[in-house]
Amino acid sequence: MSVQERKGRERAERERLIVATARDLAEQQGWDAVTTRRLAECIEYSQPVLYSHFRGKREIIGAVALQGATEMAAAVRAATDAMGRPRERVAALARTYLDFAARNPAVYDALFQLDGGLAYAQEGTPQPLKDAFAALLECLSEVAGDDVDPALFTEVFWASLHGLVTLTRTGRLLPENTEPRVELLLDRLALL
Amino acid sequence: MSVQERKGRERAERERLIVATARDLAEQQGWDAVTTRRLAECIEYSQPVLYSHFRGKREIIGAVALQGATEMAAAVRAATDAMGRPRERVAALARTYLDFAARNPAVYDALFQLDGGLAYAQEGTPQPLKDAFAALLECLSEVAGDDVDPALFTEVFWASLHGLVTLTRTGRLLPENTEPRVELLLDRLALL
DNA sequence: CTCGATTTCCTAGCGATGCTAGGATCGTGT
DNA sequence: ACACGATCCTAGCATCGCTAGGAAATCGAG
Repeated sequence: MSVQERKGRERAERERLIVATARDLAEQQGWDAVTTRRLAECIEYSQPVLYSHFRGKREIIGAVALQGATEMAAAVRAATDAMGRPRERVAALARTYLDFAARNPAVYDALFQLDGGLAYAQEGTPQPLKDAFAALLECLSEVAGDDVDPALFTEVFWASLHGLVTLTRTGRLLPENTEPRVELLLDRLALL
Repeated sequence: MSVQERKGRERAERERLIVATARDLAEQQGWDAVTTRRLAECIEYSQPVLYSHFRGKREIIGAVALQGATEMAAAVRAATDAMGRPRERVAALARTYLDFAARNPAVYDALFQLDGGLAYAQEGTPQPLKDAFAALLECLSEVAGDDVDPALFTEVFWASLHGLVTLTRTGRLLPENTEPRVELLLDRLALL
């Protein structure tokens, strides 16, 4: 038994290595640079080994996305829990979200832009994704307003942040005015 | 002279054909299906001909984007001009925007998602792009509020719509609740 | 009308990509 | 010591964006 357990551990360890390496590579040189060959060379195995862990590149992206979702949920909760008044809480949420996207662009892409083969907003949605949305919901439901469904409000607020992130990162919006844009969102959407 | 003029016309005509074909192909099978080989075969020329018109695939995407920007600007103006009250105007803008994105997903991607090699929000930004933003600005500046910069407000409103479009199309948001989400944007962001 | 010069275009090929088939190699249990 | 199974790598396929180099068609001058 012990031998098989060790093999299992080593396999799991190698899988973590693949995901971590893919993430690093994507973060440093972009997802286009994450080719199966380069990735295989970085982990010092041949390409086919990747396919014994994942169906393909998509699933690797998906694995990075799940990792990112967990981290983002934690970051949002940590930032919002420490705040007192609602306005500060929501402001912290927005800034944490934008900051996460700015600091981890590749992870953000894996989560919300690329196809990682994950199910969203459905029955079979992985827990980390549900939890990330829940983290937003927890903070935002208190400012949704009485006649607005908290989940709906969270979706719209999230979409607004997501729009700012993607348009800014692709050069469609200038990064200089990010702060006033966030203020506007807080003032108007969140009625604060 | 006449001979050269005819040649020039034929070249321009072929260039239009390339852009139109790329757009059709992308709209029907997605941008991934728009390969230089397929595109060349559709227009009944060899691949190198494409490179005598465009530097590469990026520029072809850019050409489709410019076409789309012109159409979107026209659609937004047509929809908003016909409306009387501000609330109806902004509602028409939002719905026209989402409708355009839904009906022309590939063009929308070329405009706001893919890299078409175009300059945005800068000095050298092509006129169609500036004009598309101007179309939004014209309608939205009247509801920005007194103490809010109209351009800033337009950016935020646009980003919100863009977020809804992209998250919905990639399955991150369910399409069912699009209408109430828009209503929420109108009520809160646009104070209507 | 002919013939060199120029433009126009296509065939063929390069280095990559994601992914897979097949066999070699290693470790295991008897 | 040996045979069996799991493990892994070499080599290859089809496809991608893009380009070099020569064939073919067209043009202008004598």
